[in-house]
Order: sequence, then structure tokens, then C-alpha cells
Amino acid sequence: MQISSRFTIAVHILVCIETLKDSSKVTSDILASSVNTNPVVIRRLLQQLKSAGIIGVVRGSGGAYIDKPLDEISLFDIYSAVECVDNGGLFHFHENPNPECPIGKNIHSILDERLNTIQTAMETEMKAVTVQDIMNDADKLIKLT
Amino acid sequence: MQISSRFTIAVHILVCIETLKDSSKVTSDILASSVNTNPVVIRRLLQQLKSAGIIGVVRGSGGAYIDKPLDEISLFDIYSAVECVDNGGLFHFHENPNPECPIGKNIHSILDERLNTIQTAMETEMKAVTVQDIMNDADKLIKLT
DNA sequence: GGTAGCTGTAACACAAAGAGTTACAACCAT
DNA sequence: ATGGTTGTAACTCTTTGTGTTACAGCTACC
Repeated sequence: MQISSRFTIAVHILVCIETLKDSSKVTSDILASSVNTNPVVIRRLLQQLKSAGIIGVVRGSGGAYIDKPLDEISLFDIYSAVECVDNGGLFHFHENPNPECPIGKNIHSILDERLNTIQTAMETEMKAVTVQDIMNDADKLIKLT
Repeated sequence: MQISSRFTIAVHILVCIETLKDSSKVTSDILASSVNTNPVVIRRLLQQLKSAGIIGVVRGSGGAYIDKPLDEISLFDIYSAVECVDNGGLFHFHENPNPECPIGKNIHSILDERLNTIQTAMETEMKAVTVQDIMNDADKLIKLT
């Protein structure tokens, strides 16, 4: 199964906020229009990013702003903020394998270390990319079009 | 979102087939009992593993067997066999971002390369682990208990 | 101090996917 | 032929993601 679009939308939002910050107040309506979704979906995401300390949102008058140096926000920070993986595990085990079976009883301990290595590899790559990197990519690409 | 339990169940199944191969015919009932799920769930998985050329299943008289050297079956092979990621992408994008917005129009090209790097890192780790490795881990752990 | 615009959040609807279950035809070895 | 098994359709249920409406609460500004 895929990682939900919340993650890519969250990155999209951050790029938008950074790009538009000098020209206009960045409201959930504006962001929703760029992503092409409902403003409430955006507000929910903004709340998650805010809880993670990545952005701030202004009540009343409105607008979102980035609350951290761009090169200190990694894709992993964003992923963690919006992807609610309760137990932190990327891989899902079937519950209650048969304790009478030597494999069933031990399946978790057999696989945990290997799976953890895989998950860590992915997270390490995510930590290596910052919003600053994405902004640089974006600036280049937008200039071309 | 998590990778579905089909993946860990599939590995579980393979370990079971290999472990039990000399002592009994390995039917979907036996496997279902070890995993603690319904035999039909197992049969569906067996079909996917069979389509991937990893195992064979005997019609009529019953039983599943591994159809490849254990060290030539990687976790990625299993993952690909059972996780139906249609487009091959681990990350899900929101459909139809606003083409009027420079970010919306380019979000795919902005992110694709970075996301691909992350996905590749994960897949590379998955390719590095084979069922033979898992069997070695399993043998060690089962001896301990 | 009222008003317009925005956020925060609850409540509901809907679709898709994962997972379980029943049922049964097809198959094969004995 | 029969018993045990696979292959698969059809249905249900639950969970999650996503979209939508509605509205209270807040802030700036006239």
C-alpha cells in the first residue's frame, strides 16, 4: 500500500507557503486551490504540521508561515508529522499468530531486525532531504516553465 | 500508512513451507493455522507467490513447495509479488493539482526524483535480504526457544 | 463595537482497500 | 468413486483516506 497523499500534499503546502510568503497572506483557501482540494483538508494538515513545530498558523486574521529554517525541516519530519503510524512500524504484522507453532510463536523476533533495517534505510534517505533542497529543485524547474 | 500484513504473512508462509517440507504436506490449512487466519487468505497469497514464480502449488492432492533456491528469493521479490502497487510508486500524489499554479503544475517533477531516491533505498535494502537469510535467523531463534 | 474573513474542529458521507467467511466447482491420488 | 485439496467468486465487515457542510471562536480593521 502507498504512503498517503497527505505526505506529498504537506510538502506541496510548504513549498507554496515559502513561495508565496512575500506576495500574499497564505490562507487555507489559497493552498487548497493550488493542491485542488478542500480547505478543511488543508487546515487539518496545517494543524499536524503545526503540532510538529514546523509551521505556525495565525488564528483570526489568517495565514500560515514556516516556523523553522528550511534546511532544518527534513522530509522525515514532514512524514512523521502527517503519517500517523501509531506504533512507528512501517510493516504490519498479522495479529495473534499461532503460539503452538514454532514459526508463529517467533515470527516477530525472526523478522523484526531485518524489517527495521529496511525501514531505517528509508528514513535515513528521508532525513537527508530538506525543504531547502526541495525549494532549490522547485526554483530551477519553475524557471524553466 | 503501513505496508499490509500480506507481506509479513507471505514471509511467514515461506519459512513455514521450508521448515515443514520434509515432515508433512504443506496445505493452506496448515499454513492458515500457523498464521492464525483463514485458509482462503493463504490460498490467495499462495497464488500471488506462484504467479511471481516463487513457489508451486499442487492442485488436487495439495501442498505448496518453494520453486527457487532460497538465496535467490529476496524480500523485494516477495514484496513485489503480494503488494499490488499499480504504478510502482510508493508515494501517492493528490490528483489534478491546479495547473494555474506554478507549484501545482510542477509538483510532480519537483518531487519525483527525490521520492524515487527514497523508494530505491528501501528497495535496495529489501533486495539485500533473502529467504535464506531469514531461515538462518529463524533456525537460530527457534533453537533458543 | 460591529463586521468581514479566517481558523479550528466536529460531524457526517463516501469510496477504496484489507481481511475474513461461505460456498462450490475442478482436480488428483488412492 | 471418494476424500481431501486447490482456485476462485461473492459477499460482508472494518478501517482509513478524503471530501464536504456547518459553525463557533478569533483577529484586524473600518
